[in-house]
Amino acid sequence: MAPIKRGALAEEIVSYIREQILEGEMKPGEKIDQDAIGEFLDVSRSPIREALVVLGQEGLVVITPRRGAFVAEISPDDVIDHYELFGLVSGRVAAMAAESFTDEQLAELQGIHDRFAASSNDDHFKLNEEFHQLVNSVAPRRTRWLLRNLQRSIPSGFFETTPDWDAQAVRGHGEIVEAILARDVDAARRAMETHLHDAGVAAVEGLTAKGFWETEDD
Amino acid sequence: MAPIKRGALAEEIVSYIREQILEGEMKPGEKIDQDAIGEFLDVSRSPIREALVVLGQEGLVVITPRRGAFVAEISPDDVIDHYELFGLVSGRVAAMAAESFTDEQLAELQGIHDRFAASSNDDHFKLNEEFHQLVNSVAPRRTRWLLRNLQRSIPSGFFETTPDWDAQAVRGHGEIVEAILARDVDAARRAMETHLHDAGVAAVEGLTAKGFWETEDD
DNA sequence: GTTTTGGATTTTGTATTTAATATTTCTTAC
DNA sequence: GTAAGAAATATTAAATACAAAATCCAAAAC
Repeated sequence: MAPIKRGALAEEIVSYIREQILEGEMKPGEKIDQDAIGEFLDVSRSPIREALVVLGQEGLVVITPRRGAFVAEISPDDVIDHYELFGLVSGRVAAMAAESFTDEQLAELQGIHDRFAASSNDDHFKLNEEFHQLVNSVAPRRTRWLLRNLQRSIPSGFFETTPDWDAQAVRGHGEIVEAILARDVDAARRAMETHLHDAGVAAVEGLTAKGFWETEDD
Repeated sequence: MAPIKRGALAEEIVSYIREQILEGEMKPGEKIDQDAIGEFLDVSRSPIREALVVLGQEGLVVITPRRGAFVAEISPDDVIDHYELFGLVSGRVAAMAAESFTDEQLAELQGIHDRFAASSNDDHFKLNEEFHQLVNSVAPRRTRWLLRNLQRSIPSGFFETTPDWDAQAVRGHGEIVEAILARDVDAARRAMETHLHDAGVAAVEGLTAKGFWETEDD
């Protein structure tokens, strides 16, 4: 691993292990060998331990005292459930946005969405982030914190793996924008909930395509 | 600190620091001195560090690389917001319970509530936990996990500090029980949301009574 | 008198070491 | 041949050691 700025090593390792898990390199139930990671990344076990604690809190890793850390057993139902929760909170925030967005924010939302709808694949991810970022900006602090946490412990970037997720996302965002512009609080919530429900289904598909659920049998 | 079973030291320290924060011993914004805690508890910095990472993920502590760990700046609005989120998720689960509880579960819920309503102060906490535990048992895995997390990073046990929280809680639970027994999905959700909203207000009162918001000025 | 700068001190982040527990393997008894 | 138990091995959790960065404090410049 390239020499990382001192003081953020643990975070770097978190990203590494998280990616390994979400990309299916480490299978659910598999034991996470601290020494192996340390040798591979050329770091000591101290930051690795801290990284595993973070991932444990995120729910991607299960730590059993004196036994070690294991990749969490995640089922399709867990992913669906997770997105459902994500949608529940996001829906609440979308409702807030429909109520409290200023005219400037409405215009900006429309602008982002227009670019999103017209964008090439490469910008999709960025514009998608901008879209949700703007909506979530009206949420109170703790809610924003929870949304960040819910987003982190999840596979993202399905624009590549799920074929027509692009079109579906554009449609979903469109309905959300429409509802917020109309200041229809309930419709905004429902549209956001639906959008994230769909995203959950897409996530399961994406993970399936990557062979995420296939168990290690050796 | 009494000698703790090896392998759970970090968790023990998490509890200790969390209590220190929620009891107002450590003030928001205050720096958390790792060496001081280590000396006081007679442990090395390794498990303390892991504890701080956990608390950082919970949002009770803010870790700044190379600067150290600080008690998070929590405002009354944050606590209200937190309980609102807690209520949002719990409400969803209450709705599930209203839909899917078996007759046995309904009877058990009624039983717990009856004992709760009649109980002395000492049992209130335990019966309150049993109540929510039973309702939450119908939630899918990830939702239960989130509820546990939301509950942990929050001050609990306001039965002592907020004078008539007892009565209010009994009333709140009563409405929830009624709605679930009637299998009224929407009423169950609303009742649970209201209950946790009230709990949030009580929490702020309790924290105020403890002088939680008073800043350290030395 | 205030601000800036440079070194001393403290404290963090990571590495290394030590001690304890879990796991595996091998032996022995049935 | 299988099962139980004991020794060997491996791996974790915690303690200690060390290096780098941040903070503190004092002296000097403005």
